[in-house]
Amino acid sequence: MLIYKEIKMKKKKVDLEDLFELSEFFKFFGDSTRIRIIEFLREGEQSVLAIANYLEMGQSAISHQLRILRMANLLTFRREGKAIYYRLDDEHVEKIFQLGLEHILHKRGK
Amino acid sequence: MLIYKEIKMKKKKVDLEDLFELSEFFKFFGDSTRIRIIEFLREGEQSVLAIANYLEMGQSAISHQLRILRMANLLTFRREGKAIYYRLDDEHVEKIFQLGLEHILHKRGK
DNA sequence: TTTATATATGAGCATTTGTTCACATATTCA
DNA sequence: TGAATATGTGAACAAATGCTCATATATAAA
Repeated sequence: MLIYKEIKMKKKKVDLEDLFELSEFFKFFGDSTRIRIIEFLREGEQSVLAIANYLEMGQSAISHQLRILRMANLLTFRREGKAIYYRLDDEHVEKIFQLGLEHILHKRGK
Repeated sequence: MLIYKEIKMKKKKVDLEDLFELSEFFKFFGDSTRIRIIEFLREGEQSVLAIANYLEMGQSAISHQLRILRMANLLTFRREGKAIYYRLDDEHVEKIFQLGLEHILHKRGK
C-alpha cells in the first residue's frame, strides 16, 4: 500500500500555515506595479527614480511598492550617494516570473 | 553586438499588456481560499461540497471562488447527478504551485 | 409533482489594497 | 550651513475583493 502510494506519486498534504504563506507570497506577483518592477529589475539593479520613470508613475507609489517587496526579502538595495539601487534578491522570483510568463504566452499561442 | 546580447542571455522586454495579464494570473494564486482549493485538487477531482467541507467554509464562498478559477480556465468540471466535480485544468497551475511552495519551504529551511 | 440535495449567483457589507499628498529623512554640493 | 536632490512614510481616500445571505436553478428521489 505504501508502494502503491509512491508509484502514484501522491501529493503531500501541505500545512494550512504554509498555504497561507504561499498565498501571501503569490500576492506580491499579483499586482501590475510590482510585476512591472520585477520585470524591470530582471535586467539588473535600478534606482527608485529610474523605476518610477520607466513605469511612468510617481516616486512615492514606487517607494511604497519597493518597501513591500523589500520586506518580503524579494529585493535588496544599496545606497550610492543620494540614490538607492534595488535589485532582485531571490532566484525563485525570476523562475516564477518566467514560468507565469510562459503560461500566458503559451495560452495565447505566442 | 548581437552575439554579445545572446551570450549575456539578455532578458526580453515584456509587453505592458502581457505584464498586466501576468499580474492578473498571479492574483488567482494570491488568495488563501483559492490556493487551498488548488492544493486540494492536486489529488484529483472533488465536488463542491467536498471542497467546502475540506476547507471548513460555506458552499457559497467556495462556489464563488470556483467560478473565478473556472473563468480563468484553471479548472474544468463535469456533472454527475446532482454533484459537480472540479479538477485542475492546466499543467502550469501545478508547476507554479510547486515552485512557490518550494520557495517558502526553502526560505524557512524545511 | 412535490421534496430534498447540490450548486450558482446577485446584492450588500466589511476589509484590504494601491495611489496621492504632504512631509520627514538622508546625502551632496555650493 | 543652506539649498537641491533622492528616497521613505503616515494619513486619507477610492477601488477592488471576499464573504454572507437570500434566492435561483438543476437533478434526483419519494
